[in-house]
Amino acid sequence: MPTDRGQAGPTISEVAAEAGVGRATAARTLGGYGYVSPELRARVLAAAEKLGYRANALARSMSTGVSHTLGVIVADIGNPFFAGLLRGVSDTSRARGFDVIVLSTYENLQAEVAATDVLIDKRVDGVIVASAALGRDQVAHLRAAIDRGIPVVLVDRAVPSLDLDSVVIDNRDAARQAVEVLIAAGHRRIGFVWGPPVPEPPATRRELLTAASRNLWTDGERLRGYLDALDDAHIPFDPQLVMVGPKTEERVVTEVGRMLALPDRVTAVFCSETDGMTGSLRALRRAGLSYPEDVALIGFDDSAWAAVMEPPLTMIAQPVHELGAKAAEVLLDILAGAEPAREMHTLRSRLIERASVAPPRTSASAPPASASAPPASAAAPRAGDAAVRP
Amino acid sequence: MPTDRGQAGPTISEVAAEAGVGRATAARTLGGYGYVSPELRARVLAAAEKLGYRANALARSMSTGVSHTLGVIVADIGNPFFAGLLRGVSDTSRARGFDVIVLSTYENLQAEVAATDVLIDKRVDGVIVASAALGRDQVAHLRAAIDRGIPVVLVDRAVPSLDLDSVVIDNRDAARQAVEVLIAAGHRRIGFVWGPPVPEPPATRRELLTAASRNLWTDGERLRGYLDALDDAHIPFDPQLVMVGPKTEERVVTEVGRMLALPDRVTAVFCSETDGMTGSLRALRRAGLSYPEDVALIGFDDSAWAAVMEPPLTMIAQPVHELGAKAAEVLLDILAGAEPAREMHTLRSRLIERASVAPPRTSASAPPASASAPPASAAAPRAGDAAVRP
DNA sequence: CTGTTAGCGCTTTCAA
DNA sequence: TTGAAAGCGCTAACAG
Repeated sequence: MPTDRGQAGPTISEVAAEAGVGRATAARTLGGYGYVSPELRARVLAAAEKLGYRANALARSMSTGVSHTLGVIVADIGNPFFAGLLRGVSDTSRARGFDVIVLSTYENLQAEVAATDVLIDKRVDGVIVASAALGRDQVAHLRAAIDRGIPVVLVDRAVPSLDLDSVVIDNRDAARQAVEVLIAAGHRRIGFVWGPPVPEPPATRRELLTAASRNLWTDGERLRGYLDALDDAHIPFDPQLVMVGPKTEERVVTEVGRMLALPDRVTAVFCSETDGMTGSLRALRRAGLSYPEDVALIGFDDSAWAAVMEPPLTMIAQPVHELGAKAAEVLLDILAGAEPAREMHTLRSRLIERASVAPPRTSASAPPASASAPPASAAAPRAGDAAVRP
Repeated sequence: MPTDRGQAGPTISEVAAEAGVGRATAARTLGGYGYVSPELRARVLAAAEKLGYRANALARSMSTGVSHTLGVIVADIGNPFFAGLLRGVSDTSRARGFDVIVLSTYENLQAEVAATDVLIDKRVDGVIVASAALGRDQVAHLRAAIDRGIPVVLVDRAVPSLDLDSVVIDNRDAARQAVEVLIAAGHRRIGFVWGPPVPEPPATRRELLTAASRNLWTDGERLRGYLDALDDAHIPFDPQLVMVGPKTEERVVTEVGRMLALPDRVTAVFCSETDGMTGSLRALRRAGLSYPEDVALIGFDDSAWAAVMEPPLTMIAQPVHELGAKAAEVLLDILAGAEPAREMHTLRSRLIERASVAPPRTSASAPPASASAPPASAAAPRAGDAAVRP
């Protein structure tokens, strides 16, 4: 019978034996710490090479108490936005010698709590969170990590009550800007494909805001931006024009369809989340309408597809890679001993104006050409080109 | 000075002390093994609860030798195909009590070798691989894992020389089918946006095949499918019509542009990889051409966007979730003691016919209406609908 | 500079 | 049934 330990790989003792040195000496050369004479060092290295030694990271973490591993919890890896974020995290972590464990919760609260536990159990050194369950009363799982001394950094999210570092864009401003473009083009009936899953559609502005306050900060900010733009233009708020979650594409189709069937139908739609745009497009088609003539369109989260649509879509682009990279940076700095700033790090987003916005058909309420003429049509002579404003 | 261990969380000894029992008793109840009397069990549980005990997974793995963790290496998490795969893996792993560590190599060989090492070091129980560097001479890193007794399962990949289980679709057949649809519509100049990064564009069919054989199996299969369809229809192979990697969108634009500028230009393009379609679309626009009238289009890997394009795109859809799920299943079964089948598990893909294929403009070579009339136009009265063939 | 020794937190015989 | 003790592979004092 062969060695009982199977082929689990040689240990440091075996390497030491092979090299004819003490365990500690082998450990020192292989672990890269302490002093070892060149000759012994060489012998150890040779032995390790020969045996195919690989350090057991588990054992190492056990004694040192650190794992050189970051945990990342995202709402949905299948969403390109989070995938991009992740790449940012991954790139800068790797550059600084850290591995990353990714957990996707697929928007499921239970999975989310479980994810935090997994990360705690595996003793990651720090956690980056971009998950879904971060409303007012759903932060216990993060507390658990924090209380154990595991630093947490939020990305694309903020939880004011938690006093953590978070890396975000100015969602409120980005949303306001998008809606302003719509308004400047002459729209007054502007649909809003929003996110949060609230039990029943809020009937008033106040109810909406309340719903927002118990849900994701990000969604709340975007709602406020939408409202800001409306207010500035003295356009009355109409609850019929905002869709609440759950945000499945099918539901978007239904809801936008509803807004399109209203007596005083929407002439523009602003999509607050990634999948909102494909859903809206489907709804348009189903209603036999086209953009930008019948309905103007702006959405969050640019993609390669948005640019090749005909006409190409005006979108808000977040600096996804930078968001992830910055989050990792902040976390790594804390792990390196820096005092947490516990603040919001705000990165710039860009509104990429392409060709999905035009004045409404019934251009009764066209704006005076003075102030803010629709730059999309002015600046984009060729389809596919785009005007960008930060 | 407080406890030096900081807030790393209570250990089993502390729980035992709190409960007034021996360490082993606490370990038995908390670890869920061995016999413990109900009363002591209750005391331990209470103490654990009170102290907020969480087992240290590292320590546990150290003693047991298993981590209940799967490692997954993918070429690029940002690619929706891999993201979908991952979700399949994740779902079935979780259901069977395993965590998963995801490593994305972003198509970088060095990162890939490093990824394998990370997983070995962290002592994962098994590995699922869907990475890029799996050509003929690039399997040493996988060998390393296998030699250590870590089971490996491939997904969307196969390496004949390695004799491993792998979960795939019939790429050759899928590609052939797509090209056949193009041919049936009357096309004979069919461009192929292919993948592998080969130093210089192969000038002959033989060179192409050779290039394929040193690269990813998946790409080789798709090339063969393309060639099969051409051969069956007695269409001569033209090396000018295939684009080799690196597969960046920008490059696709250039290459498809080149094929479009040929004296005898392509009238159809088949894209073998996810990003090929957006690149091709850009090239078309740049050339002032539209689909399906000027150029017919079929691509690999369906998405929400493909369905909302106008006209909607005919695409090959892989069962992404199932691929991932099956891979996890096979691996988990092996870990549970099953004998590895070491075979290819082939899942069905579907060609979703929408509206991006029409007969070529110069319909000189239109096929006899008998055999295979273009089903897309026949079966899809409304844009957005689709005919599916398995 | 090198080797001995004592843990890290858990599981797992083995007696009691 | 329960507790004491050894050990997983590594790091880190501490002598030598």
